[in-house]
Amino acid sequence: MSHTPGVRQAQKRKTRQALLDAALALLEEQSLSSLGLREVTRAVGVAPTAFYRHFRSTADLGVALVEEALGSLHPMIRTTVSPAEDSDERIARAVELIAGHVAAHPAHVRFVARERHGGVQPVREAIREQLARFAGEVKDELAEDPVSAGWSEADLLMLAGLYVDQMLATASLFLETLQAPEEERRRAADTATRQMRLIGVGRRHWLD
Amino acid sequence: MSHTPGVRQAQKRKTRQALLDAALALLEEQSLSSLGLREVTRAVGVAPTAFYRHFRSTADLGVALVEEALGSLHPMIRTTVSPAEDSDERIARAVELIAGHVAAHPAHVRFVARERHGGVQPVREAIREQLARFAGEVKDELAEDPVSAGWSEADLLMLAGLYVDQMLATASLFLETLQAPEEERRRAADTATRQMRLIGVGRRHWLD
DNA sequence: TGTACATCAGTGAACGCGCGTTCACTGATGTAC
DNA sequence: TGTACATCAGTGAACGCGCGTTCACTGATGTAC
Repeated sequence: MSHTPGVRQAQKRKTRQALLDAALALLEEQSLSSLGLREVTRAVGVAPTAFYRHFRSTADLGVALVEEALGSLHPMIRTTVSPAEDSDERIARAVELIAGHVAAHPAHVRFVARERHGGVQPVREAIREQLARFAGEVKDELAEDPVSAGWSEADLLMLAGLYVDQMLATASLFLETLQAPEEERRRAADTATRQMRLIGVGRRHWLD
Repeated sequence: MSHTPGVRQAQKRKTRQALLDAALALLEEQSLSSLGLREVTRAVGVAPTAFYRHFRSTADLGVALVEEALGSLHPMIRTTVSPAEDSDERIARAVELIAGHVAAHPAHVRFVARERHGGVQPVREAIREQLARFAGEVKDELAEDPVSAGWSEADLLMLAGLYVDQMLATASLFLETLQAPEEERRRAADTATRQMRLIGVGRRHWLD
């Protein structure tokens, strides 16, 4: 066993992940710009200096968290926006998918919502880039839809941006109602569904 | 002059405002949760202990900033959303009004966008309340419009929420492009205008 | 108007504390032969 | 397979620093008579 390569590397990855996890947990109740390196290492149980083996700074860690929170979401986008026979059904599917994601990864969603306009420039920039990628992907998916015949590139991107913002707003709304009674959560989902539908109605009549 | 009452009170108000102004300036580059009381008093030129004569904590100061940033905005909302003969003209007016406000009070807009999902609970709550008030006011204004005939209260509020979110998103977009070349700012305004129009189209065909 | 007392915004020293960062180190893991 | 050396993730002491909060204070402003 002593000559198996990668043991050291695996341990390093494990510590790095522990730092990311601890930071994400601490960020439930504060912003990245007030997160201390020592807080994070204390939560993990390593010396403060160990932090520097993995990240230059908490801002650097924040950029890694953006990748973790949004990087793996791109495949999901495609299926969410992809055309379906019934438009209302597609919307219901999308809203459920968002609700499920928020319930499964509340800390990641909170982090993105919080730091999107937060006080740490490189993190804001990383989120901006990921959201721009999402918008591009949504645009490509919208373009496939027959409803988009005759639409300009600019208008497709305009609508894609509206959808991405609306999805984020919906995720943020669901986050706030995570602990709320069933009744309130149902109402939130209902409102989000209708808002998506209204945008969809606008879309279908855009070229009238 | 020595017996004119209110001199002390006026001076106190002046110091309080100086603290608010200094804090707002410091918050351009960080979040409220990392803003230090000593930073603020240093910027103003008073002793750290003077802070406590005006605010319990930086969170308390943050709540005061919310009032300052959003409290005076309610009259503006009414005129922005109020019905007009030509819908496109009303939207153009609203977008210009937002652009003007962002240019005139960039720090306030940044503060609200940043702390809406920020790490300080009482401030988030204060912003949430103000935005809910806006949504209510927008709803009342929408209800006046003949286009809203046959709409349920819930749908009016759903649409009002969509408008408020969209206005905030637009303000935030304009903030990012404040320093950008004219060309980019024009494109941002154009996108925002079309997004508002698309929502307006959805609104007019909602009951089809 | 003048005097004696009360109020209170702002002061300045002091405190204990946790911060980010440096440095030389240790010892398990990895590599060359 | 065994040995000698290199690498490097994590350590622990030390540093100077700024933090939030306390406290008794000062002196201009305000009030009562």
